[in-house]
Amino acid sequence: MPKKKSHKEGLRDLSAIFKEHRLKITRQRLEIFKVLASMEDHPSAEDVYAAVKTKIPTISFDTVYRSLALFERHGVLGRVQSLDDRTRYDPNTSPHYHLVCKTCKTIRDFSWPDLDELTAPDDIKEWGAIEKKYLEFRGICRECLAREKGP
Amino acid sequence: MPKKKSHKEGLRDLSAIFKEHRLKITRQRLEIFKVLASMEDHPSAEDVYAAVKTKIPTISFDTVYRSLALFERHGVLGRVQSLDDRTRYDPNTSPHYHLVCKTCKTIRDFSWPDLDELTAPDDIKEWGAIEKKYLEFRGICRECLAREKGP
DNA sequence: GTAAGTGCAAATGATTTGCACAGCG
DNA sequence: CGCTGTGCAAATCATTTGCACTTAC
Repeated sequence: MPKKKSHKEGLRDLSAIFKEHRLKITRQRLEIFKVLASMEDHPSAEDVYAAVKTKIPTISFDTVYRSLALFERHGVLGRVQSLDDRTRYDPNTSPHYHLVCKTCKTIRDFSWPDLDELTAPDDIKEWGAIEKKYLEFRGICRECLAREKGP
Repeated sequence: MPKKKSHKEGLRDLSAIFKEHRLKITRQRLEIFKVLASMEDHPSAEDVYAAVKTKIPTISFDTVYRSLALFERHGVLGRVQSLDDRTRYDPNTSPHYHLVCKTCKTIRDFSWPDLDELTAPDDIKEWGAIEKKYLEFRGICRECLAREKGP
């Protein structure tokens, strides 16, 4: 059985993570985080809402938004800007890059050690203090390419 | 030989560019494009609107939006997603990367030949067809750093 | 002349916020 | 118990759209 990504481990110690960041533990927050971590792709707030609603039917959309914003503020989640203008959330907090399909809007992670090691140009240093590097490739994924060729 | 279009050059032959793409030449479009090309930073639709309004006081916001979208569709302009959720436009169509200040939200261009030449990991090829590479560094620019230290 | 561009105002759609009640610590 | 989190509905804010008039070609 192929093992899931490492952020699944975080799932086990979910309340530990919450405590560490001094976040109140609520059923909604736990479910939202669980759903996020279990989704392979990078879900939008709407996707998360839909998934959590099956567990907590009374949950509201804005609790989802508030929780996601909270998680992001505490560095428990990342945020990805997608092509369709909905924000996507990323439970994978280790450094990685993205492959974005402009047809189906899916976002896949990939790693690129050569880029990790590449030293940035000198003139960047005088710009200011760099904190994070974002890279994405945009194109069309295999599935969408196939779909375009044969109807 | 295919001519390289720096945006300054484009500015000179503005109506030529429009004709080439079979876009009707209107006063609004000309002004919008001129304003874009003259702005050092990457302006938002609002910035463009404000600047063009000094030249054509009767121009409407949606003409600006429509023109920017048109230009983008024809590859005359690029689009940058900014940290404050307003779209920024980029008259520089040659390949380059961005430095984004998370405090003042400015976006500066830079080039990185080593990255241009770096070959992407093999497993990306099986994902699909890559069309474009986006990279940005986020951090705090020199000016904002100084402002934070001593007010 | 005619199809496309413009200005206006009203619509959209993702995200946010004020408020009263509910639940965590 | 106090204070934060939640749910609801209404508010925001950038961007888009329908329509009647104007303009480029």
